[in-house]
Amino acid sequence: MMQAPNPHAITRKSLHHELVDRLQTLIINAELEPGSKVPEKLLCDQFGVSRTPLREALKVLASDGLVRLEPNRGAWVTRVTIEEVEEVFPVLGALEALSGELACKHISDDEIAAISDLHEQMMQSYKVRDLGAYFSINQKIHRAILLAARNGTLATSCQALSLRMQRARYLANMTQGRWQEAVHEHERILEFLAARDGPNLARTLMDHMNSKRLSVLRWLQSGGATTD
Amino acid sequence: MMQAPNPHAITRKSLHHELVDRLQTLIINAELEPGSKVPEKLLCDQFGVSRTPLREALKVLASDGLVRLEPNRGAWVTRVTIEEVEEVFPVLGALEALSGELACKHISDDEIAAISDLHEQMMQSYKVRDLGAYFSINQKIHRAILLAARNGTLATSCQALSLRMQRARYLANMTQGRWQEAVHEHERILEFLAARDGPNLARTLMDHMNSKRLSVLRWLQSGGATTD
DNA sequence: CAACGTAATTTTGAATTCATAATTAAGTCA
DNA sequence: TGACTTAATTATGAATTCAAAATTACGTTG
Repeated sequence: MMQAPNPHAITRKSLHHELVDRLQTLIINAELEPGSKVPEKLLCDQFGVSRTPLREALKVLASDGLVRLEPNRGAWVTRVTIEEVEEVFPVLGALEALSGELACKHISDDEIAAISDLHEQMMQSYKVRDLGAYFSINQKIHRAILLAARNGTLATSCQALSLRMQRARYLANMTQGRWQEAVHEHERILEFLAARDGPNLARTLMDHMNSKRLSVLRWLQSGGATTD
Repeated sequence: MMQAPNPHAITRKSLHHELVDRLQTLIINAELEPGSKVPEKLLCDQFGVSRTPLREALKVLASDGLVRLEPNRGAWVTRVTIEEVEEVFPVLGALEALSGELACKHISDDEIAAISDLHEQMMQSYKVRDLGAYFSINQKIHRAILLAARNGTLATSCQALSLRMQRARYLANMTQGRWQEAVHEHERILEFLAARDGPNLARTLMDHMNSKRLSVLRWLQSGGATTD
């Protein structure tokens, strides 16, 4: 037994940890559909593992809010609901604000230069309307600021909540107007970061998060969540 | 097999969920000593469960930072370190500040009355120097404000981080001076909450958390963590 | 045919088993 | 004796097994 012929089979390091990562990816990419049942057996086959480590991973994902465990009925992929968006974005706003404050205190010139560079790349992506690239660089910038804050707990908390908001491909819905607005907000973010102006960076990041909340809400309310 | 004669044996609901709760309690009460190895076998016997659900619970606790999993070497109870305190309290401060802001927006008169009542009880505990009762009511007040914020995500995040800071019995170290200061801070908290003054409540809660950080740090630096 | 009840099947939760890694104990030799 | 090997023991990670719950399939009756 064992030794699955499946090319996706996992071999290295702690199985359950690896599975948490993989399942997270499947969920945020909506390869596991929101609202659907987690196909335990299928995933075991695909990953070439037994149920034990997979179920361990599901318990962790449940505590992160990515799946919901129903007693004797298995695990279900959670949906991004309006209520959840209304809850998570304010929290993310407060955390990103703190992240901005701390980053201004600790960031090095090199890090500012690196973020500045990312910013330029992002602007290029905006000019050629490459939403995928834009979004990817955008995440890198936020991640870099979080890193500059020198607070691992803050980073972990932020990322966990961000993940929950990434489950949907709502970015496809971003209007030209909203995109332009987001770009403008990012200009200010870079400006305040370069000036190491903590309070203003904090406020801008919080506002930025609030804009995002509204954007996601619009998408949700216009039926964007109809994936099943 | 099964049917453990142990009176503490668990029978109801999802085993792993129950175990997460029980282990959390053991850890924050330091019945599982910080820095020590989690005695898997012993716990299985005590709870009358097999290793599978216990290990599932350990995975969840690890993702919450209460234990650390070392590959092929088992689970270890994490310690409260200076670095962790410096990281967690600022995050908690930001979250409690938000909690205060939101509570002022949503809290009902009845809830304010209930918190006011708790406050009076707490003052009584202070007068008679009953630190245990004081601490317990203190937690209830913070919990009540968190509840009034009407944001489950915020509440969950706060509680998870608070748990990590509760692992040690640092309250025993609270000086008379610090205690008086804390009481004074709580007077202001109640005042601003009753006035539904969000910004001031937010700032006061953040300051309160910062005071707590300093207090815990003093305890840690004076060797308070020497439990093994 | 539809609603109900019952048997077969599948899925789930948790205990058990098993291979392997880590630790401890025992033995060897300078 | 004490450092180093190697064997025995124990603990860990993960697969497997098993009982109970849930779901599905089937048949019965009105």
